[in-house]
Amino acid sequence: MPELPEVETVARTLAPLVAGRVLGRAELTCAKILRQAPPGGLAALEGRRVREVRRRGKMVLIDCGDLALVFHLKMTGQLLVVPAGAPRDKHTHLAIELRDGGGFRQELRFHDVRKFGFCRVCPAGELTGVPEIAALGPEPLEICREDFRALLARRRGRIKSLLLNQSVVAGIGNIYADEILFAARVHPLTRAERLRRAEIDAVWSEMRAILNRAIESKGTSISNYIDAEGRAGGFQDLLQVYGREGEPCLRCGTAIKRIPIAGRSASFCPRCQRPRRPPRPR
DNA sequence: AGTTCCCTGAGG
DNA sequence: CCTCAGGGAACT
Repeated sequence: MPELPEVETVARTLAPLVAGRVLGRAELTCAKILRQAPPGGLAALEGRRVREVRRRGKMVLIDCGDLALVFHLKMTGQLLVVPAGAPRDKHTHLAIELRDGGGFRQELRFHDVRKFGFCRVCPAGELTGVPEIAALGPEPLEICREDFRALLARRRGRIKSLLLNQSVVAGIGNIYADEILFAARVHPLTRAERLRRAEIDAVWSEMRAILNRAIESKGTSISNYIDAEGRAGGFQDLLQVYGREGEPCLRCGTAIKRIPIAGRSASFCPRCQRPRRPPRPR
């Protein structure tokens, strides 16, 4: 599932394939995917040159000067650059022609089995007004340690839910939240206000270490994740707890547990991530 | 803060 | 068959 490292990898692989190229005809084959379009519809994209591709949270932003494309891949979305003649399957919902003057035609395609993902085409100046972007918290790889301490100090609730909450910190999903808390040895249900400073610092530094390591590995390919060139990532081989329920903890051998939390699941080691013992009553 | 919904392929 | 997974919005 595309989380920060996967979306970062998609943006990085997409950038050299589309930057500088001019967009042509766009074909939309699933209306619900397009949440916003300019007054002229997708035809407004024709003739625009792609300036740059970047990531914010779990979203891919394609800057075309005065227009911007915003994609959210949710769980099964893919952004691919393929030869224009390559067969489209029933999950290809949007295709935009890429012109380059040469004879080799390509398309930027959005593909999404579950159709949870979306695209917005909006005036570049209104990017910060896009609701899904406006609500985002800071980037986990940009926030400094002191700001992260302050961020958690202002929040109540379970640490795992806070890491998953995009308005707290942007880009972390279930896989990396579990991996971060395991590395930091913090129980997922621990309330933020009860975390010791050393634990908050551990969450901050493991968050950076794991996200950076996952980006180096080009993301985690579970389900159908692939980058813009169609390549899978390698971080699934380095996962310590996610998806390992019942298997031995790689640190202590205890069976990994899985519990429901906030409509999701949390995998953790019950020994390495002991819940905080309540204060002793006197 | 928890529940429901969207959607579909995979796995039981 | 049936159930489940899961990001995030919308609801309660």
